[in-house]
Amino acid sequence: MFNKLLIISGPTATGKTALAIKLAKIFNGELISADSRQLYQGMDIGTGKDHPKNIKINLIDIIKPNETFSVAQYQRLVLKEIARIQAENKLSIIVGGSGLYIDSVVNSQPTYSIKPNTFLRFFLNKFSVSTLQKIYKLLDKKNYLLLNNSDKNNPRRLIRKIEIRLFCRDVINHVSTNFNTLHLSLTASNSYLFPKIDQRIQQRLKLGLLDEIKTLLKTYNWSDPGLKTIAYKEFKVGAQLACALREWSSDEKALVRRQKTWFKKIPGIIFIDVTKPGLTGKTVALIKKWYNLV
RNA sequence: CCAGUGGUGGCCGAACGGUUAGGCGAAGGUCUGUAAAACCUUUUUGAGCAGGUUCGACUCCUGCCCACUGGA
Repeated sequence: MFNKLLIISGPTATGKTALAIKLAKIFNGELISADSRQLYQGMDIGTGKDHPKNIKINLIDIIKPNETFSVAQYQRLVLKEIARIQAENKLSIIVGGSGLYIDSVVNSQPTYSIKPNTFLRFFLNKFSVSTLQKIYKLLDKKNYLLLNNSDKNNPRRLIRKIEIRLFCRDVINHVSTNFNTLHLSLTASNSYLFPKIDQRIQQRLKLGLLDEIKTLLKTYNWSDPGLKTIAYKEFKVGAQLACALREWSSDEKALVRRQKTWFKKIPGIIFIDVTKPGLTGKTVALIKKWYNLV
């Protein structure tokens, strides 16, 4: 059975897509995006959908900016796409920087089958963190005590844990994902990436980002999930352009740091420094080796 | 030239005669249906310059420099 899965990950501005497109041509592959922002229709400049129009990338432009989305939904969609691509005897190539989304393909979590409960969340969202802590402690003292400082103070995660505890303590079906994976992760030093990000900001302004935002706002609101995206949210509060740009830049840099942190600890991942020469050749060699070995 | 106001860490910005708030930024993390999200930790003494008062000065006083505002 052809169950190979190639993953090209890495922080923003490392050139993942460009590389993935080349690889797809060489290895008869098809691209699937793992990008939690390029899912949104009409958000093109800000999220960097700058690939050639004739290249097909799956799982972009699939929802409207006012729709909510989550990993669990993503997982269902990717698995379907992968199955389809495999059936066509092609190589599935996942490209993207959303670590959690990639993770859902490789390490499925059983709790993904428990849906969010909007009614419950409506109330829980009004509670303070300490109240949420008390509720969760009451429901599941053992696991509450295992929580680290970061999770213990994170209302979103506490709410989710309460939700799971309340609505599904028994058997849950676990989607098994079992691929023969090669995970290549592009990387570069911040001193390379950061200036590149600042350049890109200027470029995106020139491409008409502000007009894109204007157009979006004709139909959608700042409170919609899509608009809470870097390159958009900074322009909110009647902000001055200079301020917004500064914020945008640092948001983008913070993102890079978090993305790096995420990928750093993934087992079996192979890092490739994009500032060193021979990027394509190196990755092609790695993939060929992978093909022969297995 | 005169008067007023003000000069605080990489930036913004309070309080205060005696262990220097806070924010931003920066660095490192957490991660099981919002993940470009949400959250955690760390950034341990800096006051325009020169003097003076004081046991002790970022805080009070004097001079100088600089900035802004108003007036000649």
